[in-house]
Amino acid sequence: MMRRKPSLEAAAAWIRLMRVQSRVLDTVEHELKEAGFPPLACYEALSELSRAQAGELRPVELERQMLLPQYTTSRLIDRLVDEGLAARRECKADRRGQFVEITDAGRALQKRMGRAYSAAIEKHVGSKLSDAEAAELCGLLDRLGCSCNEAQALAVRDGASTQ
Amino acid sequence: MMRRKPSLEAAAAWIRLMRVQSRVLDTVEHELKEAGFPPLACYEALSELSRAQAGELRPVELERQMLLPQYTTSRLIDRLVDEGLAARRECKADRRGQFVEITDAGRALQKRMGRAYSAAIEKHVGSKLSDAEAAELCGLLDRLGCSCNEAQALAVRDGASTQ
DNA sequence: TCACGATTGATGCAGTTGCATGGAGTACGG
DNA sequence: CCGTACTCCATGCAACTGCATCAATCGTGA
Repeated sequence: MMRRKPSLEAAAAWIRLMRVQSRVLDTVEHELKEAGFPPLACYEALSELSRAQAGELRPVELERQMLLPQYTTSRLIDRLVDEGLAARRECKADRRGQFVEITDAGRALQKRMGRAYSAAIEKHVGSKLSDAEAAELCGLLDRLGCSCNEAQALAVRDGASTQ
Repeated sequence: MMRRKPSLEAAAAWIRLMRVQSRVLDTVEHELKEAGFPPLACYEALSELSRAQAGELRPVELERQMLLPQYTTSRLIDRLVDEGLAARRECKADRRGQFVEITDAGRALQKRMGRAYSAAIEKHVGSKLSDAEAAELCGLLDRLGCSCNEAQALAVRDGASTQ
């Protein structure tokens, strides 16, 4: 008979994972919002685009990079376009598809957000853990997820990489 | 001048925290949903209620226990009531307020969900970490949150405590 | 070349969330 | 007793999410 009852340690880890993540995420999102920035998803998308060749990606690729459902990606792109941060371009090779290209305004915003985002992460994560502890946390979290290896170095690096 | 750039370790920890949490949560929620259960928030609320004196709480208390905004709690209660899992009762001592009382159906569901929930946690967390690792993860996460100490032992225990 | 299955992307709909506000009741100083 | 400030809870509205489905196009095997 299968073991149904998680150890107390596992239950405690679960609850903390849920609570701490949402608390930290809410805090960071709220801070960026206060500063007049759009949601994080927007930033992540802009980062993917600016990292890409020629600053453009197929929606499908964006979708895979960000691990988002198709409709979420589609609507995220809508918003980027509405706000002039990206533009849809036709894809001649495959008429079903399209390209999404980051605009100058998009690049500018991505950079500015990157700085604010980095600062927020440092404030709410970096400053609370030593590098060794952070690395250890990574290791433990990786054991839970079939995790994030697949996904690139991520967003934050861009904002941070400006020395 | 303040340090804006998080260490690579901190950035990596951040991204994993976000990704792993949402992945694990989605998985568990989806599993419970497949099994025909309502969302987790429902379960947590039922657990709070069944733990409380006489199986009833003021919405405000529920709100504080669950760390939810007031309007979320209000609507969560609506749903519980709609589904016959709880009932609103008047509060004679304070006419502004009310009591929310869990019903028999609510208690029954709470128990059944508890078992499924525990199994899911064991499957997606417990089985992937040793007790020592889980404890270590708790410790690290606690350093990030002004964390979950305040909130009771939590939900899961109930489902699990039935041997 | 055609038919069929798969891929790409959009969208209608219902349910949920955040935000701001409102209405009812309480507490308390004067 | 009254006025003011506060607490408790609900709700309108706009934005967002998940789900299912659709239209268009592609690619492949016969």
